[in-house]
Amino acid sequence: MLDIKFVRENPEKVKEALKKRGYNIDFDSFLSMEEERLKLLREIENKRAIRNAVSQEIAKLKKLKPDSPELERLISEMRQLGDEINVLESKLRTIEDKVQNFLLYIPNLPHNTVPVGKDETENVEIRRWGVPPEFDFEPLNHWDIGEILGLIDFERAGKIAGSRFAVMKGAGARLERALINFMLDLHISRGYIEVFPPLLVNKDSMIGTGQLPKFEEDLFKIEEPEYYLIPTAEVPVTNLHRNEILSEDDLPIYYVSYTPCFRKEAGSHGKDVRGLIRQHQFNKVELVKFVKPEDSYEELESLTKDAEEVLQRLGLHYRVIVLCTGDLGFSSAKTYDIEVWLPGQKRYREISSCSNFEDFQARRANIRFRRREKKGTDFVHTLNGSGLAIGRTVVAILENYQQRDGSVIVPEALRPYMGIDIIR
RNA sequence: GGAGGGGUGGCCGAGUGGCUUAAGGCGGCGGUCUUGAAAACCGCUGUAGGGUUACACCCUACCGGGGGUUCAAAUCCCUCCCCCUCCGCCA
Repeated sequence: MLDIKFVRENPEKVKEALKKRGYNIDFDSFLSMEEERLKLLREIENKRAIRNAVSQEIAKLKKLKPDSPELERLISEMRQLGDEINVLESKLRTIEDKVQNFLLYIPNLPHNTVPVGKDETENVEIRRWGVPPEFDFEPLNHWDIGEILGLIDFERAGKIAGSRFAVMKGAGARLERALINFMLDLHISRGYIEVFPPLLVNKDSMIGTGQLPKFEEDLFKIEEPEYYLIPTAEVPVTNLHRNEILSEDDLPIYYVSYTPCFRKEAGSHGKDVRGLIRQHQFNKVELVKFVKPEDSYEELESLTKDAEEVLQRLGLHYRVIVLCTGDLGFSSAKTYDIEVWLPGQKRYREISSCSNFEDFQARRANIRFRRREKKGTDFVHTLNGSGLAIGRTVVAILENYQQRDGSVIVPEALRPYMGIDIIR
């Protein structure tokens, strides 16, 4: 959420920044609502001040002259004032809801280092690591490899659940588990604290990180009692500190969290229908940071490096791109995507997305900290990034390490976790 | 699922309708004392919004969340959430 005061005082700046994201938002009605809100607020506060003062007088009078007509008069006057206040208060509530709702639908402002562009075609490549593997045969798709080696069963997954689900079996299931443990161990050794959170969360948590109210159709929801399945560990882990005031000494906080993730993939019918790329349920190891505002861009760089290290240790070629303003996620101020090379598809595919949300989520979730020598509180900056998506890492390993005879070599870093050198 | 108890400031803990602008303690900050420290003593000690746009000052709100009664609510009523104890069930 944007700072209401900032929007109120700089509507043109906000409008310009959002235009870069492709949002054309009318601030006129917001500004007049906001003006009305402040007017009502002042009016109510003045009346309340009068009521408070007179109530004190009533108390005194009741003690000294309980029978005076003055007492009756004041009480009836205050009764009337109270009615007036009630009317104004309900007006205020209505307009506050409108203002609040308006702000909840406004995305974050892009950082000034983010390239301006209309969509994903204008994202900018930052760097590459490694080289694509060369094959003296035509490399297969991961779903073919997975089927041939008996690692993935899409057909039976369709029977027991539906499309966009997979059953992992044998070495496939083991590969999934090995990757989770490998990534967790790596990030823990870099100072991240492991968290295993609830996979169902309440509405306030979804609002806190920005999934709600705007993106309800992407989420699996449970009624009675009302819960949402997490689309990423970002949600429960960022909300760990919702409505908290941290101490400056607590920061920075680094968490790493393995969780299953659940997404409806509502808008992507017909996209990636085969294979593991786009599933309703997938595993992910997520990195989440809470930092001081002045450190957050440095922290974004190191977060991205931490995610990249996973690919480096696995020996997988990748590139890093910075998302342009038009492709930026709703809550993010700046995002790097890490794209791994997939020989089966002969293209790079997103395997990690690392974002700095600045104080956007912290405002929504009310996560603040107290500085040593300053009064009051500041909002923390929150960041997160995949480190990495497990399913897509499985895809990358199968496609990059496949052999002519159909077997798949296990990357060296993973062998202690797999217990075998080769999957055949 | 049944019965009972409870959620108060960074922490502990008083407070059942009006000198509570939330007692007292701990912690923290500043000061006196001291060669220095400790102890003792004194003072200060929240968040947010608004008016000023200066955290000087004034006002308002906040005692788990929301709503209500009343001139007046931490205190009474309704509702929801969470925690604890016992019983039942259960991985």
